[in-house]
Amino acid sequence: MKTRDFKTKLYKQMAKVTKALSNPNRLEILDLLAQGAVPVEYIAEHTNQPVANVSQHLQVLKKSGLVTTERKGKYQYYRLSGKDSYDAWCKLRKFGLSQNKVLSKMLDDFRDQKQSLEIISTEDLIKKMKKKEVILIDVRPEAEYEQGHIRDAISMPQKTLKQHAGSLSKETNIVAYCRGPLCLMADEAVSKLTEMGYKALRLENGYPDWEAKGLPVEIKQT
Amino acid sequence: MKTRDFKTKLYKQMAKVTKALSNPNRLEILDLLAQGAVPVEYIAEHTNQPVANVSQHLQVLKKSGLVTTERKGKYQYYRLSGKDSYDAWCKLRKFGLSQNKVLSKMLDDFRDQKQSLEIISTEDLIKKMKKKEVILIDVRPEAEYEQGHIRDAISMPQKTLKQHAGSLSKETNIVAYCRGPLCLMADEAVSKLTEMGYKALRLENGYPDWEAKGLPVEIKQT
DNA sequence: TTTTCATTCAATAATTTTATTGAATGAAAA
DNA sequence: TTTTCATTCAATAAAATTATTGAATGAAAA
Repeated sequence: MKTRDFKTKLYKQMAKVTKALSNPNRLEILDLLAQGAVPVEYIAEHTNQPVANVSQHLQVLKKSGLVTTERKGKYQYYRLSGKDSYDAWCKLRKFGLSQNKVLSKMLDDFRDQKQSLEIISTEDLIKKMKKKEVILIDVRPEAEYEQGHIRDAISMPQKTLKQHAGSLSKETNIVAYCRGPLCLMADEAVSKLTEMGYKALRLENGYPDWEAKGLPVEIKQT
Repeated sequence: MKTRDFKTKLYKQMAKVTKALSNPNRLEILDLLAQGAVPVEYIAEHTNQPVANVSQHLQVLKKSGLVTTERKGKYQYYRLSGKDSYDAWCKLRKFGLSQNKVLSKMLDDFRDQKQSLEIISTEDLIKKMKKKEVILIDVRPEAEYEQGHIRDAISMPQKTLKQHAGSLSKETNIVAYCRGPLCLMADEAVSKLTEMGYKALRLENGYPDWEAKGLPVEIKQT
C-alpha cells in the first residue's frame, strides 16, 4: 500500500473517534454519563430527546470506545468506558471554554442575567467543611446522587428544592453543586435559595471534577 | 430564556469546537501545524489536497480557535493558536490510539508489513547521545527542521535521504525521528537506511513530544 | 410459554458537511 | 500604478450525518 493511501485511511479512522464527539446531543449525553451508569430511557428524559434517537447516539459513542454497556435486570446501563474517556472529554471541554469566546460569553451572560451568584472554590469548601461552617447540598436528580456524591452532601434535587428547603438553616452558608461547568442546576438552586432568604453559594466545579481529584466521595456499591 | 433552550444552544456551541476536529483532512493539517507555522500552499502540497480546500478547512480551524494566522511577506502563515490547542489534539490522538483498536492495529500492520524496525525509547536515546554513541537525524522536510528540531540532530529529509546518506557512518547507530505517532517518515527512513546497510533505529516519539517534554531543542528565533 | 417493554433496528426525509470549480480579493512586488 | 499570485470566496454538486417514524428484537417477568 502506498504511504499516501495509508495516511488517508489512518486519519479517516482517527476521525471516527473525533466524529463521535462532534455532535451536541452526544456531548450532553457524555456529561450525563460522567455522573455514573444510567439506562437509555433516563438519558432520553434528561436530554429531551426521543429514545430511539438517544439509542442511536449511544451506538456511535460505543463504537468509538467512549462508552460501554452492561445489562442489569431489564435495563441496559451505559457508562463512560474509563478514566481516559472522561479525561479526553474534559480536556476538550476545558479547551472549548478557554478558546471559544462565544461559548464562555454565553455562560457568563446566562449567569449574569440571573442575580449574580457567589462562587466558592473547591479548596475553600474543604476548609469550611472541616470547620463545619457550611451545609453542602447536591442538587442533581436523586438517582445521580445515589450513584455517587461528595461525602457529607445532602441530596436536595433542584426540582423539589422549594419543598424541602425548610430543613435548612438561614444562618449557615449553603453550598450547592451539580454536574459541572456546563450544568446549570446549581446556579438555579442558588438563585432560588437566595430569593428565599438563604445564604447560598455555588461550588465552582461539579461532582465529576471532585471525584476526579480523588476527594472524599460516597459511591454506590454494586 | 428557558434553561432547556439555553442548554441546547450551549452544547451546540461546544460542538462547534469538536466539529472542527471531526474531519480527517483537518486532523492531518493539525499534525502538520504542530511542527510550526507554514503557508497554505505548503499544507496543500503535503496533504495532497487542493489549495482552496485547505483554505476552507483552515477557516474552520480558525473559527474554532485552534489555529491563528500571521502574514509575512506574501504568505499567510498558519500555526496552532497555543499550547492548549496542541494539548487538546494530543490528548485526543492518544485517546484514539488507546481506545480504537482498528487504529492501533492499522499502524502495527503497516509497520509489520515493512521489515521489522527497531525502536529506541526517548530515555535510551538521551543516554546514548551523552555517550556520543548515536547519530540523530531529523527526517522531516527541511522547513520543519528549521522551525525547530532536537538539539544536535542533523537534517536529513526523508525525500532526499538516499542522496545524502553518504555522509553517515555505517559503523554508528543512526536514530531517525519525525513528527510523531501518526507520521511514517521515520519508518520509511529507517527502512531505506537498513536496506542500504546502515544500522538504523526509529525514535519512539516524534519532535512535538520531545519539545513538550522540555528536552533540549533548537528553535528558530523570529 | 406467553407477555411485557426497554432497547435497537431500518427506511427515509431533512439537514449539514465536504469537494469541486472558477472567479474575486488584496497585499506585496515590479 | 500595474502586475503578480497566494489566498479566499461563492455557487453548487456530492456525500455524510441526523431526525423521525414505526416496526422488530429479545431479555426478563408473569
